[in-house]
Amino acid sequence: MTGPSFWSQFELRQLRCFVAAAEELHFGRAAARMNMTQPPLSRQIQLLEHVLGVRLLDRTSRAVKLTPAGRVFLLEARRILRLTESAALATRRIASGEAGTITLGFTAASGYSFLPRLLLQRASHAPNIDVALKEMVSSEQVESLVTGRIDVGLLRPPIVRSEFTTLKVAEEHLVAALPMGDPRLSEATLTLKHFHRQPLIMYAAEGARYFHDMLAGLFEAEGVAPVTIQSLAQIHSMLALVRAGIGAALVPEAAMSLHFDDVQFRPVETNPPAPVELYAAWRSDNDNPALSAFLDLLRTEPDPETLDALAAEE
Amino acid sequence: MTGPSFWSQFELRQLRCFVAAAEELHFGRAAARMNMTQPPLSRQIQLLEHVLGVRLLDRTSRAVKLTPAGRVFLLEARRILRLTESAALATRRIASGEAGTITLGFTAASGYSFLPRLLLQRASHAPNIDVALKEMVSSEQVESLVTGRIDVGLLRPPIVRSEFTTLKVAEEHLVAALPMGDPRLSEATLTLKHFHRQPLIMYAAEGARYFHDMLAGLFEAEGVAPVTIQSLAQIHSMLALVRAGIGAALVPEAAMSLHFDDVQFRPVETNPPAPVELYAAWRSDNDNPALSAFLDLLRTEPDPETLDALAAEE
DNA sequence: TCACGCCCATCCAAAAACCGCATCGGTTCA
DNA sequence: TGAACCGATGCGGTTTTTGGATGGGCGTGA
Repeated sequence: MTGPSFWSQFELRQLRCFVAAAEELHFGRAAARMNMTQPPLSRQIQLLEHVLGVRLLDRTSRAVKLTPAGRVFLLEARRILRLTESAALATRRIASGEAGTITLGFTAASGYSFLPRLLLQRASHAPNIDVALKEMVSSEQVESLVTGRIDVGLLRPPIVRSEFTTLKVAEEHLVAALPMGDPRLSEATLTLKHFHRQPLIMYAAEGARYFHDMLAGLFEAEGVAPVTIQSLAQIHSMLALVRAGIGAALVPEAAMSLHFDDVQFRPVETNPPAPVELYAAWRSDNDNPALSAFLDLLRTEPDPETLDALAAEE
Repeated sequence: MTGPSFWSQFELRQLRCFVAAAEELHFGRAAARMNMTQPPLSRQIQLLEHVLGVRLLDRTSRAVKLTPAGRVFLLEARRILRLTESAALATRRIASGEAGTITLGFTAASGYSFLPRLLLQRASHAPNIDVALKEMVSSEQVESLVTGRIDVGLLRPPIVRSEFTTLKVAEEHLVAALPMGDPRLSEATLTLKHFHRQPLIMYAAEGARYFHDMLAGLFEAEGVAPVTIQSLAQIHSMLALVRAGIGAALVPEAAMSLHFDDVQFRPVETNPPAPVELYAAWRSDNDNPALSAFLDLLRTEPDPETLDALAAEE
């Protein structure tokens, strides 16, 4: 005895019945198309009409016709049903990882060479994965990974958090950036000794800790003592100072793509070789379904075509 | 023993439950908002997830969170629900006659004066009624009314079909259209006698039967015999011939708004007075819900503002 | 004119789905 | 460690839906 329980809203099943009936203009055939018999289809349409308070189909025992209101509701119903299908599809694609968004943190330096290559690979191998980019230094990335503000970080070691999984994605050598006219430009290859008591643009301990510690360690090990003129965190700022003739700098190869006028580069040999490393890191429990597709991208060796495309942009 | 009966499609009820849960992030509160208890809400969401094959909410006993797929499905679900409401609203508006489309047939002559006034009235009194216009002569309108190609016709009598309802909507007097230099222009008012043995541009019997028969009757009654130079169905073509000095024409007042250069008008008195009549006609069984609102428009005396607006356009 | 066929509406019993209650299992917090 | 909280699950009762049978209106053809 709860009363007639009037819903103020219709159900999709009723829309499907109505669309079938409106298209067939015949309840029997419409019911067959819906895999049911005619009486329940009649009821569903009556229910729909009752909820709307509007007669949608004019039916005599001889013919079924759409009312004017039924004509516009047919258009709306079709649109709603189409939307439900595309919604289900889109959601399944997100869940399967075919499509989605990865929020990616990256250091300025990785943006010079590794990131463009990665994005080109994505365009050809996983076009439905959107990548939202956020530039930040390595320490910020670690924090953002913990809070979930980014899914993956491209950062410098060491990465100590146990809840992260990491992958080395690039390795490059140090090169010396020298101002035009620097006598060391006559050498094809330099060693650390060439920097003893020479002016050097150094990395700031905060904001570029990895490079700072690495260089400090290398100089210490070889007993070389450069003259630090200035400490900076941003590689492009360092190169600007080099161009001004203030001193030399040691930068990763990728920085060569910055094309500063009047700045020349020379390889630097260290003993043992000390490549600069770039890691990808992500929370092991990250549930973003697009993650695995994105990680596949990271693990893939660059295509020849991708490299060609990059070279063409130079 | 029909098996577990898997639908391949979800229902709106499930969407509403999901949206509530996704917004509250709490099944108990979401259930309260849906006016039910928590267990059935849980089931609806499980059902939805099962149909989609996608987990939408990550729920521990302590917290409920949207998965990435759930985030996009929430947007889609909200859009679908919004669409269902607007669809219901629009359909109800159509059915109530507040909104809708009336297909209107009209004769060329009625387009000169009555139709603009009608459309202005519509703009201020029934802005949600669209009027689709189709120009056609009276006989075509009768046929189109029968086949349903138009809802209402604006046409000339006589209208004999018994399945039509009619309404006289305008009445105007005949005026004489005379070329510049015509001696009759010296008179302020003309009578039919002024056309005896004078060149006259006449209406064609087919395409303008009403005017043709009416004028023929008037001349006959008064024993006046004009010289018919040419018969036409279109009033603007007749005026073009008048301007060319070929002869005079008798046209409804409304034609004065055509502004032909070198064509002057004079009132014409007949005995008894013979006003030109314009009728609206529609099928008595027309089920277009917008019809009654449109007929109200026809029955309404023109507003002062409407007439002002028309005058301003002159 | 009348009998037949077509077709949607209605009735009814059976089946399915849904709901609410009670309860379970896992987590958090004091 | 115990209490509180929260979502999942089992279960019986109720509502809703379904399909077959039937009714009744309306063309159609003999």
